[in-house]
Amino acid sequence: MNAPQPPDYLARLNAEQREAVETLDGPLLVLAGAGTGKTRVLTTRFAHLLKTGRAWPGQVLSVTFTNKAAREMRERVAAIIGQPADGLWLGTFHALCARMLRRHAELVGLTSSFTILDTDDQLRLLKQVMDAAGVDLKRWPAPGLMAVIQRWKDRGIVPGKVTPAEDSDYANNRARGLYEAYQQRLRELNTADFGDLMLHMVEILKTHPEVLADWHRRFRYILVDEYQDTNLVQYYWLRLLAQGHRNICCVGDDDQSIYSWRGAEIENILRFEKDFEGARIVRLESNYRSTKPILGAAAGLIAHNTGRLGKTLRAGRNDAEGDKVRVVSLWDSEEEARMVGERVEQAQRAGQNLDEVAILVRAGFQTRAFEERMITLGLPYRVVGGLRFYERQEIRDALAYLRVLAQPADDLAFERIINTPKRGLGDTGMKALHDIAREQRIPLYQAAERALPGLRPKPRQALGELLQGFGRWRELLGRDGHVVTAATLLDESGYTEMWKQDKSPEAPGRLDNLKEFVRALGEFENLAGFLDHTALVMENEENATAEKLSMMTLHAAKGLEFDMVFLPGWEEGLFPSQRSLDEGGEKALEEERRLAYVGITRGRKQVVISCAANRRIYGNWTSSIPSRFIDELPPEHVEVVNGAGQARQRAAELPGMFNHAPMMARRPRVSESPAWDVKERAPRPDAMRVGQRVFHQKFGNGNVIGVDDDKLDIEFDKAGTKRVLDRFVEKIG
DNA sequence: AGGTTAGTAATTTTT
DNA sequence: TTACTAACCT
Repeated sequence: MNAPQPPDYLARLNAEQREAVETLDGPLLVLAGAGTGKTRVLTTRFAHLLKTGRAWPGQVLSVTFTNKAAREMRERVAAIIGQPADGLWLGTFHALCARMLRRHAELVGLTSSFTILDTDDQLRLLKQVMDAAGVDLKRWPAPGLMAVIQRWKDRGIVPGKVTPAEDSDYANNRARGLYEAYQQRLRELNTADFGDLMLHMVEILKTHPEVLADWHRRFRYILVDEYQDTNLVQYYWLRLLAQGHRNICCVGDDDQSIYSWRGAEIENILRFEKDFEGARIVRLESNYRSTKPILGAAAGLIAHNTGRLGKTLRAGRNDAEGDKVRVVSLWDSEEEARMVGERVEQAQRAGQNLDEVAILVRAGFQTRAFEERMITLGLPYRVVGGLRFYERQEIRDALAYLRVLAQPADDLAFERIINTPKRGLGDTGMKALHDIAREQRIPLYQAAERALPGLRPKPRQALGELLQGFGRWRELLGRDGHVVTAATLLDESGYTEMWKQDKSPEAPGRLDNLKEFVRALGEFENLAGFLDHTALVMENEENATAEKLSMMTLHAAKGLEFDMVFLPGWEEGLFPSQRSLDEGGEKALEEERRLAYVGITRGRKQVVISCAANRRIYGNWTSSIPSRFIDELPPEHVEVVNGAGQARQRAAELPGMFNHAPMMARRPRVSESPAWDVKERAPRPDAMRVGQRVFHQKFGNGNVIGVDDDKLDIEFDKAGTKRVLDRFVEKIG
């Protein structure tokens, strides 16, 4: 029966990975430490299910958290099974739920063509609901209630299940009522927000046994990635679906759970054995990514957490010896930025590829200081996780136009574009439309049609043209297709003209984005397909060509790896974040520590942790002490370096040097930072005059059109007009 | 209606 | 420091 030789794809696995792949039946939890080949196990397991004849591709449900993970898995599965991976139930929780919900929408009061709301629309809708209920939006800001509602949805709580105690003291115990009204409005608009996709499906599976049985028949095996990040409603969904065959395999790492503030329940993974009776646990502990000192430092740090499932990373490579993790203490944040820049340059001179270098920070604003430094040094960088393509204003506007085209009753979209570009419709005009819509119970679009004769001349004219336009464009859509229609619509509505008239430096870029938007439309069969895609896959498609170093938050870095990793800002208050600690106490501290663990384990060869004694926060200088996490690093894997580059003996000595650091250093001693005080690359040019031709590292060539002390207004050839400091530009020509 | 100015708040964000 | 919002003026 058993083949004497294991198939090729199994032979490449180590013993623990193989166990995780070959344990096919019954519940299985794979505890996969950082860099232990998690994705490989998941995809190989998928392939193994098919090759052993246990399931057809369509009978395996594979769930991930991100579109990126889903895409990668799809590609790798396709490569292994040697055919395009079409017709798979492989995707994010939300995408899979949306797909399922289209089949059962009527069971929760929607139609199968429901639309999916993004965060922006959610908030606007909630604001309207609150406004209608007479809530004082200044006293009770809508984002606060949005968060409360989302947490309820994360826990699978429908309005009727909110207990009085849980009604929170938000807006005098009106949260529950507002939640109910919000859900009602969503149904009226035939839309679902992200949370609803999960919530509705769980409700359906819970209350309709025949539907559940149907899905049981379909899915024989379930694979789940990043299980430590699941929230309660996702857990309920998985548990319901797994009741059928009990073949559920969850892969995750409790030490990398860093999204509790988004509703993720680390308890889900800790409880796995209890939840799924007879579950087996396989630990992947051989790390193929990092050197021994890096693994040792990470292990020593995470050992300070309690309530772990427990797991020890071993170096899985033969060449795992390497440099110790370096801890560098500096006088201030500017010196810290210089130190990082200097070390990056050093590494680059030694042949290091910049794509393999990353600066990982606790909070997004921290990248700024490093960006400025990199510009000065002329080191190319990219900031990962900025605003994504579909989150840009002009793209969201264009999208709103198309949504109105596809579904005129989409009030939120219509409201977004009705006065963009300006059509002379202000608050009073909008209020009139809303009144009509509410009284006659019709969508805003129809309300606008009816209100037209009664409007003042200017809006009457402009709005009339818009409504007529939609009539034309709808015809065009049937005749010439969605791409041509979109281009025509954006032109005739005056939307592109609006940006052409705009003199701000961003305008040309926005026009480019709009062109890209129309081009992206062409990749879809029809408009509906495109709209669904954009709602669920809000991604930024960066054409990563040139070699650049990366900057991003620690959260964004999860799942990535780099040769060289910088972890700046390890100071009490900043990391661990004071705000987290205030909100979540000891649990939050442990999550911050996991975040630190994630950071360290991103590094393959070199990790440089740093802290500054003085830092400018919101404009004024504040002094701080090194993070407790620095003390928690095991000394044998760490080399402590002070700003001057002299190695110290032990990490424990480090805090001492800050004990008497002067408070509130208004002007830190920039000139007294010997080792890292590298020469300025772009010395202050003398006598910059209007008309001077200059070069800027980031924005390219341009002409000076204004001078204000050391600040220059420059009209760049490509990047528009910007105000920059003179030391960032060089005279040319 | 729309632009300007003053005041205030300020993590992390896979969908 | 910056970025966003709310009141205020034209």
